[in-house]
This record gives sequence, C-alpha cells and structure tokens, in this order.
Amino acid sequence: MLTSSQQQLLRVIGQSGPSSRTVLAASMGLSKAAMSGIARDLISLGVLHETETVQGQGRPSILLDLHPEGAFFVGISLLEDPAPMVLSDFNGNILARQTMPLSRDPDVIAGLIADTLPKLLAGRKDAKQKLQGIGVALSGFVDERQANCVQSTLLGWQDVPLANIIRRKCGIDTFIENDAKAVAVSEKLFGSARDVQNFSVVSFDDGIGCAHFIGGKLYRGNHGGAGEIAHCTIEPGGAPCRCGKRGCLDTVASLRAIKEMAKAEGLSCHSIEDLETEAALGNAAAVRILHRAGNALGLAIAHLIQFNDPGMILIAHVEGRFDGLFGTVMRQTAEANVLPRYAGQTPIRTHRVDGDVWARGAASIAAHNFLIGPNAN
Amino acid sequence: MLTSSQQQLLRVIGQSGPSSRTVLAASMGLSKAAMSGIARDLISLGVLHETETVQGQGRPSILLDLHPEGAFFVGISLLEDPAPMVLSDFNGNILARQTMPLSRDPDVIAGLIADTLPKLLAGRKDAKQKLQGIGVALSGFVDERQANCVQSTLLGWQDVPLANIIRRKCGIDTFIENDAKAVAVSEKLFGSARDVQNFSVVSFDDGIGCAHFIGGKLYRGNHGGAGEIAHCTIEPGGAPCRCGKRGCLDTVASLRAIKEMAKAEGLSCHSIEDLETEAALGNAAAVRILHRAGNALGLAIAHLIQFNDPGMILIAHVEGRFDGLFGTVMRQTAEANVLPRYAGQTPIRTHRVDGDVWARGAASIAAHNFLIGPNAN
DNA sequence: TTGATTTGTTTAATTCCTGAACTTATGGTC
DNA sequence: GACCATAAGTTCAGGAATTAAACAAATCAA
Repeated sequence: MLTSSQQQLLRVIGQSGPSSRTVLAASMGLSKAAMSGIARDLISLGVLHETETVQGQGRPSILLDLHPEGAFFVGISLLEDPAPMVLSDFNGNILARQTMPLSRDPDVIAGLIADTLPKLLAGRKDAKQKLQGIGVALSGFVDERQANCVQSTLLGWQDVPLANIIRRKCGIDTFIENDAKAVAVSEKLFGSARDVQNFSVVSFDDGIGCAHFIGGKLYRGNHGGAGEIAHCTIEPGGAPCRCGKRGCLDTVASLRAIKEMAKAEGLSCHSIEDLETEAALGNAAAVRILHRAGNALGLAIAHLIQFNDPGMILIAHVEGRFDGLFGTVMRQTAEANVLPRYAGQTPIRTHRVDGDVWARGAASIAAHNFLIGPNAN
Repeated sequence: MLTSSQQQLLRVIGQSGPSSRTVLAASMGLSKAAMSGIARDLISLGVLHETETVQGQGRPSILLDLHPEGAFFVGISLLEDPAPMVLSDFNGNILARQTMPLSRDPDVIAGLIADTLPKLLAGRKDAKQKLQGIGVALSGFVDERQANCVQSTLLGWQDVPLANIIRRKCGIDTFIENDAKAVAVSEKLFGSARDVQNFSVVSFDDGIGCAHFIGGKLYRGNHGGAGEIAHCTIEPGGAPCRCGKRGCLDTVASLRAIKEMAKAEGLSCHSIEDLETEAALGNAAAVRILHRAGNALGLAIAHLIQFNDPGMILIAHVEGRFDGLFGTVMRQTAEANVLPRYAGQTPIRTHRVDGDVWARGAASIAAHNFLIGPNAN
C-alpha cells in the first residue's frame, strides 16, 4: 500500500505526463525536499523511473515517469463468453491475453480466474510479484467499495461479494466495476481524458452506457446509478422499453435498436455501416432511422452538457461509425440544444475502441485502486 | 486560517450534528489523542463549544457543537433592488438586516458595502473581530475561485473581479457565487441537506436555477455552468426562449412562464396560488397550463435523477405551491420517467423559503469558505 | 574561466499524529 | 457505601511526513 503522497504523485504524473521533481513539487504544493524523498521511494519500488533530461538554463532537469514494467494488473470482462482476461501495464498496454469460460457462479468464476492466472503470467518471472491487482468489469450495479455486485440482470445476481471471493481464491487485491464506469476509468488513466477533471464517457454498443468523472474522480451516484442515460425518456410516449417505461434513449439510439428498426423496415442491413451506405444512396427508411437515432443521442448529450457542464464528452464505440449521417445529426442536435453561449464549448469526441475495451477497462479499475487509491474516500 | 484537520472536524460536525470527541475521532479516522488537541484548539478559538453531556455506561461523553457566536458572516444579494444584506451566524440564523441601493458599478457596490457594514454590526462589539467573511450572490457565471464574475447579463458584467474589489475596500475575505449555487451551499450548511453528500437543489422562482453537490462538494462544472437546467430542451421545437433556442424548460415551467401563459389565456391570475384555485374549480385553461408546467419540470427532474443519481432533489421556492396540481403532476412525471427500479428511491423535497434565501445563501458562501475551505482544492 | 542559474540533495527542526498509560466520571453489584 | 467494570478524555514519549535553509551538481552565457 502506498502513502497518500505517493498516490498523489502517481496521479499527477498520470495526468500531466513526465515531469521533473521541481515541477511536480510545485504542482503538488510540496517542498523540493519532500518531493526528493517521495520520488526516491517510488523509484526504488520500481514504480517510477527517470527518463530523459531536459536542458534549460541552469542544471538540467530529469523527467520522472511511470515505469511501465513497475506494476501489472489483470482485467477480466464478464460481458462476453468466453470471458477475456488480459494482463496490462501502467499505460494500458496489453501484454498478454487469455480467455476463460463464462459462468454465473461466483465461486466457479474465482476458480477459473485462479486457474487461468498462471497461463496469463507465463514467461514473466517478475510478473507474479509485481501483479498489484485484479479488476472485473460486469453489467450491473456495484457498490462504492467496488467489492459487491448489488444487482446484475445479465448474471442473475443480487448482492454478490465477488471481489472478496476472488481475493480469497487468488490472494490478490480485487475490485469489480460496472462496464461503462470501467471504460471511463480506463479513458482517465490510459486514454485521452488523462488531464481532464470533469468528463463523461458514453459507451455506444448494443446498449448505451455512460459514466461521469467529476473533480478527477469517478462519480457513481447515490445508488451507483449515475450515468444511466440509456433509460432517460427521450421520446415521451414513445416505444415501450425492456425497462418498463416508454421512449427511453435505449429504444431509439442503441446499436441494437437501430438494427431492430432497420429489420422492421425490411432493410437487410447487418451493421450500421451498411445502413449509412443505404442512407447515402438515398434510402428514405435508412435516412429516417439514422436521423431519429442521431437526434435522440444528440438530445441526450445536450442534456448531459446542459446539466453537468463537463469538459469533454467521449463516445467510445466498438462497432459503428460517427462520420456519417448518424454522427452528423447527433452532433448538430447536441449543439442546437445547449445554451448558445456554450455551443461548441464542450468537445464531443468519438473514439473507436478495439475488442479489448472491457477487459482493459477492468484492468484499469485495479490500476486506479493502486495509483489513486480506493474510490471511496 | 484553519488547518485541514480543523476544517474536517467542523465539516463533520456540520454534517452529523453535535458529537463526542470519541465519536468524532472515529468518524474522522483519527486517534482520540489527536482529536483532543484539535478540539481544544477550536474551543479556545471560540468556534466550538461543549454542549450537553450524555450519560451511558462509563464516563459520560461531552458533545461538541459549533459555537453559534463563534463566527459571523455577511451575505449580500445582488438579485434585488434594494439589495438585502444580512449578518448570519454559523447556523444560518440571521442576526441583523440592512439594505443598500443596487448598483451595476463594482466600485460603487464595494463602497456601499463598506458604508453599510458598520450599521449591520452595530451593537455587537465582538462582531467585527469575529466577522470571518463576506459572500455575494448574483445572477451570472462565477469562476471556480469564487472571485471573478465571468459574465452576468443582469448586471451587464464581463470578467469583473468583484471579490477582490470588495476585499480591498472592506478588508474582509470576500467570495461571490451564482444565486442557485449559493442556495445549494446554504442548504448543505444550514438546511436539510447537511448530511447528504450528493444532491441537487432546484431554485424555483421567476427563473429556474439548479446546482449540484457531488461528493460533499459544490460542483460548478467546467465553465461554471453545471446545473443550468433552465435551458435544457424539454419541448423540442417548442416556444422560442430568450436564450435563442426553443422549448427550454424556462419557457414552460418557470414562475414567469406560468404567469405569462395564464395572461395569454386571458386568465386574471396574479399568482400560482390563484391559478391552482382556478384549476381546482375546473378551469380548463388553468389545468392545461399547470399540467404542462408540472410535466416539464417533472421530466427535467427525472433526467436529473437518471443522469446523476443524487441522494435528494430539493426544490426551493419563494412563491408558489407544490401541493396542488402543479406539484402533483411534477412528482408523477418525475417518478414515471426514471428507471422503475429507481422510482421512489430519490426523495424530492420541496421547501418554501423566505425572502432571505439569496442573502442567506450569499452568507453561506462565506461560511463555506471558512468551514470547509476554498471550493477549488 | 568565471559567474549566473536552476536542479536536486542533505540536514536539523517542526508539525501532526499515534499508541499506551493514565485520569476522570459514571453505572452496577454485592 | 465500597468496589469493580466501563467508557471518555488527557497526557506524554516517540515516529512519520514535511519544511526551510544550506549545499552540491550540472549546465549556459559572457
């Protein structure tokens, strides 16, 4: 376990990139002397290392950066079958991959992780000792200690203390998190939101997820439900949703909804790319579907901006494109529905992510707990 | 200036009410020894005092509480003319009132405050020495240091360093804040949100304001615009708004909008109370207006809950009632448009506030900076 | 070569906090 | 009423984190 100053230092370096001791001391409000000691400790722990020296006037400064090989983390996604399991370093680089069968039994999951772990670490003799944590991403609600799954429809769980079960079985610190929140953490630690204090990540997939970072910290809400924009009413009186109400964003703008609408219109599109092509060729039904979906997502994002004034909106999508009609309408609607004073002030970035998102997100939860400390403080 | 441990102690007492040293030590994660010293210092500063003793098994415990007379704060509202100016204690009790003419010239305002201050403090010889800060509430955007007014349409300001101007003139620490955010802070320090970490306050008046507390701290957003729900699009393609877009919540559900709609319908109602009475008597136009307004506000609140999952929504209103059609529709719409799993999980409280809200809110900004420290940290 | 300049380290002093022993004030029990 | 159990709060020595100030190191500029 690191001291709070050590964690603060790692956090600052993670946000601002490689910096000299003097700069770090200033930005943390500490003396050079204190900085010197903290840096020395972290370097001897193998977590930090000196990189290049920068020449200026006076003695050159030595930049300190996270040592990529300083700590390893394991991430497991319980969103897919088979469940991917990755080994990640400090920078979110994936060093090894394995898969394991998906189970709904927590004890079986813990057993499978314990069995697969040696394979994942194979060939790295320092890995086991430098493995600092396991992270698990799942669909559902997780408590603020990132230990218990309060409820998961997909896994059929209710108050399952998954983290402790895995911890006991594997002997390694374990944290679990909701899928969308894990992606947000990974964007904060490894991605393009490193230096942004307030932002929201929208994960666009079969369903729509969202998570907020506020004040540099993941905000989970009072019941762990912050960011559940999928079920905000975007078309009052609209189509019924699986959740029981009507007109949810999820019924109009999710990848699943778009595909279903295309199918219902008799279009033979299997992907949003096909639908965009059809729309570009003038197919009225395709245009209508994409327009409606883009409009809905844009309005939801406008509300997000208007309500929370984030520094950035990041849309992470595995499938789909945002450079066609759908994305254009989404952006236009978002801009048109925020205070004109704010229009264009909040960057909306889209980010096509690879199939490792969920597992990498899971690993980032473990990294977050090591670097920044437990989310609840 | 207090140490961070002292501030933490004041914060905890403010949230949990009078507590014994042992309880406080436990809830702050400190040893009894440390607590003893911190409490001793704050008592000798006159900020804390011992209240009743509680008998249990063993030695009775002595409850510590904020000493109401331990510190005074001045609050000024620049929302009304004449501008009210109040003297407040630690508990938000108003000890004295004055008014001063409203001006749009920052230097004139500072001069007026300096002139009125002695009258406000008259008859309290310890007040001047125990006066710990001045807070100013205004309509507009304020920077995160609560020092500069970035923009105010009402006052015609752009980047006005009001806090420093007043500080120089009066020699007392000064902080400024947006009106709705000031009300939220006052509910956190003095009101019913004391022990809630995450909540949103909606101020319902001629306009609609809103502010969020997240993680026990005021969240101002990246441009100071967090909580601006008045201009979220609630009726796409609806009536044009002063802000330049259409269908804003403000055009349908604000007190001003309701009155204007009533006037446009030829109703002779001068207050929402009259309108409620008309509606109860079966006046179709009155019913329609209240229904539409309640529906709009309810939907906005549903979005607030769905997006941010706060522990409480607090509606602070000077005029109006929430026990009639308007309030009922608002609550029903809010409940009907959140995930059924969450329906009823987020208390929506309404709170009729007196005419001192804004000035008291302003004073709470000063108190907040004394008790909890600057908002930016 | 010398001085200016800035980085980073060392050292002693200081602040804040902890653990352990202690004092204080009560209730309960014989 | 004497005595013990119990819990609150205090005192005090020691330890960890931090600072200020002096110092050493590494470069540039004249």
